Amino acid sequence: MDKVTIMDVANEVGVSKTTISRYLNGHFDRINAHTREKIKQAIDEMGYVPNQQARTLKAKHSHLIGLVVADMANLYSSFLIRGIQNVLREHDYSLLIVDSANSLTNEKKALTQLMASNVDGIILQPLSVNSQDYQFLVESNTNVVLVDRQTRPTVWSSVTADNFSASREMALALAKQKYQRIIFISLASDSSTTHALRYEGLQKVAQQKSILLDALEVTDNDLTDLDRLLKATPHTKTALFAVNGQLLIACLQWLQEHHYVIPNDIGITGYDDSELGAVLSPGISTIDQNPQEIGQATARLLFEYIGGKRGHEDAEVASKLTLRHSF
Amino acid sequence: MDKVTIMDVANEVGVSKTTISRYLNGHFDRINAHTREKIKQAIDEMGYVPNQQARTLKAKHSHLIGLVVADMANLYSSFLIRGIQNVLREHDYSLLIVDSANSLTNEKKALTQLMASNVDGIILQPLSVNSQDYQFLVESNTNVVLVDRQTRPTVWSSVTADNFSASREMALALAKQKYQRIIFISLASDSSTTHALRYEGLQKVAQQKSILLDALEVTDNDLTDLDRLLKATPHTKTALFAVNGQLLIACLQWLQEHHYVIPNDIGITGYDDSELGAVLSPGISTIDQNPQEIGQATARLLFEYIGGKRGHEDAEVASKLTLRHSF
DNA sequence: CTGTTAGCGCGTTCAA
DNA sequence: TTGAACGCGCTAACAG
Repeated sequence: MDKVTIMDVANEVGVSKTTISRYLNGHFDRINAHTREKIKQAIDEMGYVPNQQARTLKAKHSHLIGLVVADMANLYSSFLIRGIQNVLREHDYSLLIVDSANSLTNEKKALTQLMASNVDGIILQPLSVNSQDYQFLVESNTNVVLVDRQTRPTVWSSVTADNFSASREMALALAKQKYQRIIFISLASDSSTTHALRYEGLQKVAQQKSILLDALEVTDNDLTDLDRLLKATPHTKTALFAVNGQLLIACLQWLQEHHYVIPNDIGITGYDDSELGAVLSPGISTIDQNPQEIGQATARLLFEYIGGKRGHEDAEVASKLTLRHSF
Repeated sequence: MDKVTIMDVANEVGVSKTTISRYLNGHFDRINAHTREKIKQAIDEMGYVPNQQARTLKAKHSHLIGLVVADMANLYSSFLIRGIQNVLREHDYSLLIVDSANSLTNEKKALTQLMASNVDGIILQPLSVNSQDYQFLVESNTNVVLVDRQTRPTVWSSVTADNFSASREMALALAKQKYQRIIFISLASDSSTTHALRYEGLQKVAQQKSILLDALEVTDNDLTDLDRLLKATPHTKTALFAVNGQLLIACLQWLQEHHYVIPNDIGITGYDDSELGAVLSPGISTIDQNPQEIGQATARLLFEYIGGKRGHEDAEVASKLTLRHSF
């Protein structure tokens, strides 16, 4: 059952393959309406589908977009992908996905691989903050849009959540409840701009309202240090702020094990990827980044780049704050 | 900054492109050790990466695997992808992913698209139980392995969770706790073999132990019918069994809103994708499918197919039951 | 409106 | 051990 080629169709209809090619690429003004109809029929009957790689070889686009996510085992990635696909579908593009799994080696390999596949553009959730680590990508002249995180100094457009302002909003809500102290909990391994911005959002409010702001850097979700931190200032109304969904869960578990009652003994809030906040009792006040919309915005931006050569742009997608009863 | 081609490397080294090609494909026995070294250096210096599509055009493999997932917005998909990528990495393959988003139209389009991209194999989480719906795929002679679900009648190998036995195990645990009634909660829209097998797992135990087994089919996570069902038999020790993570969450929320206390008033268990069971209080007893391992097993099976032409096989990956305190 | 011709980058006979 | 020449399936001048 050999694949049917453009030549087969041409023979069937009795024209040259050029005509078929014109049909495929929508140059209808250069084809007789009658032959056009015959071509359409032949294609349907024979089940002909043009060979993508042969097309790419000639034309300068592959109809392929590459995506490199930092950590696939994550609902954020899922929704991001779904968002991207939503707009790729409209443009008839396919998505090549690679999981760098938080390894720089993997990431570099992934990027090279994507370039070798002649992708028309790359969406990258970068592992490094340092633009120099992507020098080879810059030189290759590939269309790149960063997502979720940025690199320094600025070289590519990016789409991120409104990390600073969303965190500030949440801090404001905390302030309104007379919290005197916020413990910002993040991963020691993570030096992304994203997490820095979230911290700064809190910081801004903390300064204005004279709230104590501590930062706890954690490895492997190990929260043992939290105990000491909490006991150091026993009579201070304290809230935890988890910088991502994974840590939020870890905190919740830790609090439960240590018999803290939320929100009586301690307040908690943070970023949530899995809509956990709604299920848990008491409802947890959380920030939802809207990854699906981020994905869509990123893909759109990339297409504008590929198409009309649009200038640099750092877009922010609004997060959704849901206030429940965890503080 | 034009891409460097095999010709450029050939000129640099001062040999013909044939020799370079031989080097690329590992035919070292046909190259002088000296020129071989020179080629290696030139490639490194020039940063040459062979053009994938040009390669594919000639050779009969694209080093591309296609994946069609039923619903991307799901942790199951994430882990599945991660598992698949783990083994693709070893084989130097790329992954083309499409989200059929529970739409048969999308799925068909996705499959066609993948075939047009000359993927060497397809991993499909099928939306339809009916093999006839994939007739075009069968005819195309593509290497296909089904994942998570099967189609009838059997045409392709598959890798799924051990739905029947895991559900049976859980039912056994329920029986041990003297539950008199189990309500199986599933989506009305879902007619997959997967869910059927889970039901049958429960059924087996229900018959042996004279437990009442009801099935509640739900639309849009709307559980209003559950109320009536529960009130019909007030003094029967009842447990809910949610067929997937989404429904488990929905049930949990519903119970909370209706002030049921777990496990005193009612027991609950089911399939969980998001490791929710551990965080919620009281810990929920759940079944975890191990999607990452399923992904790995699927990819391996596919490669065995592509390579040595292995026979039909329906593999099952063991799920993990975690008993906590929800019944 | 249509066909002829010449590659895109690479792999592969067939000769040397 | 190496190279010349052809073709994979398709697109894009350039003629007609």
